[in-house]
Amino acid sequence: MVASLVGDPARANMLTALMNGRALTASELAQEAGITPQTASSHLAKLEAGGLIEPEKQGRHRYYRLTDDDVAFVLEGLAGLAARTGHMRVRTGPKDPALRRARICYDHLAGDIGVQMLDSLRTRHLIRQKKQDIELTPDGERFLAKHLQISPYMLAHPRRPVCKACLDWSERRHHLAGTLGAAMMQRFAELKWAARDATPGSRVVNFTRTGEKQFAALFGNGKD
Amino acid sequence: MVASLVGDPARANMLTALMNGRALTASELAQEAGITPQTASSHLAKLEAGGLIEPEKQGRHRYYRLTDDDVAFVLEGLAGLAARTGHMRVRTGPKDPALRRARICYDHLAGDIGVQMLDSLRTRHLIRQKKQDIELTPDGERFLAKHLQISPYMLAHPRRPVCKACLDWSERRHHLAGTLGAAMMQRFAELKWAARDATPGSRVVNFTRTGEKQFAALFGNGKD
DNA sequence: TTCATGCTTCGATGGTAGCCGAAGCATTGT
DNA sequence: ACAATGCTTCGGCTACCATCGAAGCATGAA
Repeated sequence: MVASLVGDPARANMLTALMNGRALTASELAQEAGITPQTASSHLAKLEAGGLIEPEKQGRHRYYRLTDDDVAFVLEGLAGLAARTGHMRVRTGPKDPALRRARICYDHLAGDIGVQMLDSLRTRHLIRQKKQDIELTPDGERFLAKHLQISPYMLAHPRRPVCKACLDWSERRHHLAGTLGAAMMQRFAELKWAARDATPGSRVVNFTRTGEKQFAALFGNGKD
Repeated sequence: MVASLVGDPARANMLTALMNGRALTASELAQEAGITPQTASSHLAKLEAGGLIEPEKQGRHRYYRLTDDDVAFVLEGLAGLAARTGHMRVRTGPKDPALRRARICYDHLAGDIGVQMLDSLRTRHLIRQKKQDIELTPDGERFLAKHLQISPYMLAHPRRPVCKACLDWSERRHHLAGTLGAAMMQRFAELKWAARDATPGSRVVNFTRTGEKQFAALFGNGKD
C-alpha cells in the first residue's frame, strides 16, 4: 500500500526533501532522513517499487525524483490533513524558500503568496466565506472583471466549485482553489506576472519584477 | 503522521468501507477489516485522534464516519496512486431488499425515502440544521400547512423535540425524527400514500402508486 | 592495475505496533 | 433488578520492519 510507504518517518523526510521537484542523490536523501546509506537504499528501493519516485543514473550517482506531479499533490494533501490536527511532523514544510513563497498546487497558486491573496480577497469583502464554502460577492465579480478580465461565465463548471479553500502545505492556512483559483493563476501566467520554474518537475512559481509589483498592488498587505 | 494511519491494512480497510460517506458501527468496521472488536477499537481511537473519522453515539452503538470530504479526497488520491502501480481494493455494493427503500423507525419514516425527504427539506431551506439540532423555517411552516395540513401547534410536545436528525440504519445518513417526523408519517398513512406492510412484525412501508407520485412531487430529487 | 567513491546486499538485532483473551463500563431491553 | 449487547481497557504475546555493521558490486580517477 502506498500510504504505508509514506507512513515511515525516514521515507516521509525523503519525500519531503523531493517536494520541490528537484532530484537528489541517494546519499543526500540519506542525510536528509538522518539514516545510514544502507538503510536509505532499502527505503529508496521500496519507494521506487511503489511508483512514488524514479531513479536516474548519472556516473556513480543515483538521482531520485518524484515520479510526477500527482505524487506531489497527494503528498501535499496528506500534509494538509496532518496540519489540521496540529499533529504535524517535526520536520515541517519545504526547506526551499522559493517553494515556500509560491508554488503550483494542482492548477492554482499556493505558498505564502497564495495565502496572502486569499486573505486579501477576504478582508476586502471580494469573497464571502462560510466554513469551507466560499463565494464571490458582487464587488468581487467587478474587481475580477476590471483588473484581471475574468468574468463569471468563464468560471462555470458542472462539477467543480468556483471557489474552494485549500489547506496550504507550508503555511498551514488556506489558499484559493476552484475554477477561480485556476483562472487567476492562468491569468498571471498570460500577463507574464509569473511562470512555473523552467526546471523539469519543479513546482516553484517565479514572479517577474513587474509581476511582483502588480500583484502587490492588487493583493498586497503593505508588508512588502 | 496521517499516512501511517492509513498505511495499516486493517485501518485502510475501515476507511475504504467508509468512503461512500455513510457511517458504520465499530463492530461492522471490525468485520470489514477482519479483526476483533478490541483491535478495531484501538484502530478507531487512533483514526479519531488523527482527525480522519468522527464518532456519533446512538444508543449503545458508535457510528463512525469520515470527518469531511477533504479526507475522502486524499484517500481517493492515495487509491489512485496505488492503482497505478498495480492492485487496488474493491468493496461492497448494495445487498438489501425493499426494506432499504422505506420502513418504519419507531414512528417515523426511514430508509432511502426517509433520507431523501430530509435532504429535500434541507436543500429547499424548509428546515435549518445546525449539527444535530434542526428547526423549521417560516417557509417550512407554510409548506407543511399548505401541502400536508400540518400546523405548528400539532407538533408541540413537552419532552420530545419537533425535529431531530436520526441516523438511518441502512443508508447511514440522517432522516427526520421528532414529532414532525411522526406527524408526517401519520399524514402519509391518512392520505393513503403509504402504509405499513401487513405482515406481522414487518417494518416495511409500502407506498401506493398515487402516494409515490405525490411524494415525488413534494420531495423528489428528479432522479426517480 | 589499484584505489576511492557511491550504492547495494546480507545478516543480525531491537523496538514498535498489531493482535487477541479476559475483564470492565455503558446502554438497552425484559 | 437482571441479563444481553456493544464497545473499551488491560496485559502479554508475536511478527514485522527499520536500523546498522560488514561485505560485495559498480563506476570513475590515478
